[in-house]
Amino acid sequence: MDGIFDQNSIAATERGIRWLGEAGLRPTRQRVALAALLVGDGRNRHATAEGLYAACLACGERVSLATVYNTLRAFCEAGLLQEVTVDATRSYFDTRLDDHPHFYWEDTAELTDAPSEELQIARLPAPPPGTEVARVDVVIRLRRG
Amino acid sequence: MDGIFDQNSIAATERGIRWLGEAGLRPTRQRVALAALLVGDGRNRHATAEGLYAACLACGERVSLATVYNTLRAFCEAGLLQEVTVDATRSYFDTRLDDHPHFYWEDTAELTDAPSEELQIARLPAPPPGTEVARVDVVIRLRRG
DNA sequence: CTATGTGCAAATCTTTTGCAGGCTA
DNA sequence: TAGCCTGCAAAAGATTTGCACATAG
Repeated sequence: MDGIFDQNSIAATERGIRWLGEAGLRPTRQRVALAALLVGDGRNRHATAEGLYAACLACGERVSLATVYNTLRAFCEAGLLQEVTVDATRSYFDTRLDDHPHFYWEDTAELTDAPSEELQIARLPAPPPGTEVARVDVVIRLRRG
Repeated sequence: MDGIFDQNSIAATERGIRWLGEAGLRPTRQRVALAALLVGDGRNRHATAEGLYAACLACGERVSLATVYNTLRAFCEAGLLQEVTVDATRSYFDTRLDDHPHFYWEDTAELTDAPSEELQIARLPAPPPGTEVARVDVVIRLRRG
């Protein structure tokens, strides 16, 4: 399970459609359903393909797992999502697009945002000549104390 | 390719055997071969299973890919290696055990150490109640400029 | 000798792809 | 209508597992 997904309300659906529109993606039934689950309540989400697929079925929407994968990939390419890699066995897709730190809960394999104002990097290794920094991933791995 | 692996010299082999001994692992032929490739020259290595397997065959050692996987996993459990996750399609195993930053070269899918003295984290988000920080992964993703 | 490793092939799991049919603009 | 989407099943990779045989201590 990936957290509590919002019910597929009218408001959530509209928000999803608007979100797709911003990226110039056609609002097909499946895309709208997935978009509503991802951004319907305006909160950030860290979804896995499998989890989103389950949530979609639970809402009574008919989608194939392959389409969920293809759609998530399409959303990434359109700049609507960001892929975060923390676990070799699973990809996470983040609705928040800026460079920010994550908490990774090792026991539940859950990924959540860490408060970015609490992260201050005073100095960062300089990128080697001929390269530039594309992104800095900071993952704080948590263990139950 | 995962970098230049040291020739399977006597010195490298001995270093490998010592390394296994430290962790109380039996020095079987395959393990010694892999250990020599990993720590034979004393430098840090970021190996993938596939790459290590290829290097092993190139040295004329007979090993199966499954054994490489199982052995890398065993080395991790014994505390000889650390798994680093930066790419969802591949696992990297690092011979350096302390918490340090990495450069990830997006174009070649290569992983290298970033100079840890150049990373200064002034402030880190506090772990939520009931949890403690297991590790902080910092991955600087590089793009060819 | 006995517990641990190893090899191989087959199984598993996540993700991608090919292609025929469906639906949006 | 034309082209982009979707569904399904099959393919593709990476990694793990089961089991018989080999080997270190």
